[in-house]
Amino acid sequence: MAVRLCDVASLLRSGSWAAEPWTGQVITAMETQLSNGPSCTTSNGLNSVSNNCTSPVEMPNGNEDSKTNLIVNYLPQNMTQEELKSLFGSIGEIESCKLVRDKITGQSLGYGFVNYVEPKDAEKAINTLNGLRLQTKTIKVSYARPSSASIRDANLYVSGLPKTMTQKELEQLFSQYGRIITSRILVDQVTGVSRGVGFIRFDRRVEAEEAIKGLNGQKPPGATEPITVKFANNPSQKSSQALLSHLYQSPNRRYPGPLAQQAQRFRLDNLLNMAYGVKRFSPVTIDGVTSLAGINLPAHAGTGWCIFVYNLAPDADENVLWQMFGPFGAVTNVKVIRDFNTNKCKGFGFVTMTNYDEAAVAIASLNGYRLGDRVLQVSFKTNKTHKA
DNA sequence: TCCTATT
Repeated sequence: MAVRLCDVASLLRSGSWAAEPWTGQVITAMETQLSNGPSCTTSNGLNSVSNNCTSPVEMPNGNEDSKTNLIVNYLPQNMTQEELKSLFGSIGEIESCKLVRDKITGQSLGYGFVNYVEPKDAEKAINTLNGLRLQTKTIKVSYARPSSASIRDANLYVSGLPKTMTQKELEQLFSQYGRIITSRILVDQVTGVSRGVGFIRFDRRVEAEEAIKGLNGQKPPGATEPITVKFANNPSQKSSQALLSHLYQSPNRRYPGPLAQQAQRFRLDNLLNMAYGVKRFSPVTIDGVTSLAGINLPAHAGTGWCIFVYNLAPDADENVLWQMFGPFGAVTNVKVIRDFNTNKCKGFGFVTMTNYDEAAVAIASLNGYRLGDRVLQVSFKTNKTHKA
């Protein structure tokens, strides 16, 4: 089982995500896990221990498709689809490769799919790349289950666990309800002691439902307290919560003003429906924007505050602007500037917002925002005729 | 009281 360290290492050196300065060693270990190994503990991150107790080379449900199609989990946040393809392409010919990204923000969700032409290459990729350490992550490579609605929302959050309970014991407790895909017990970062909370992902949602019915409020054997078992939060919910709390803290709460009914409804729809996370990479504060605005005289045409959005992708459309700015308040107009001949976006656009405070928060939040593989520049549109 | 696994 020749692990092609040279191939992989050269790929890693050429990739931007391999050049993180804090990672002393890109490849710190490559523990290839074969089918019969009982010791399948994989560590991911500093404060948790995860277990992949399904052997990676074991076929899920004997589906023909899954002999070539792999799911790759725990990818570094900044790894691109091209880099994923490059890494897995070192094994054999790839039929298709997809890094899964948030539909709206374009951020990597940390997993992807690699479909090989030949089943033997898929197996080789599992044997070679499963357990590979990339930056702070230990990637997991396994056969993808056939895609189906029944396998979604099958992740459980478990709390109130005895601190002495091991992952194996946790799995033993839950395995009576179905096939466990992953399990995890969160541990204290410093002491490594269990925090009494964990996760169980089942193969199918119905199994998770049965586990809730059977175990929620029950005491595990030997335990003195009952455990809580519920569906885990999902990432999109978390994003909406971040948005909600962001809005809650935004200045427009203090000065509600006469917001149009339509604008409020639009904002609510967005909050409820969008899988959208506000990540503020921008060092610009609201005050920073305000002072900048003071210098550059933001354009206010009477109908609202005009915002300049720069570095949009060629295929950007109005929709993405509505989706980005809508949650921050009343948006009355958006426009993507396109080339007359090609109809492709020329890299910038404009958004008009009714209220100054909402516009300022939107700018502070979205300037420096990474949309796909681009970093946006967002500012009040300046009125050049009045500039020095 | 929350690790991120279904295109």
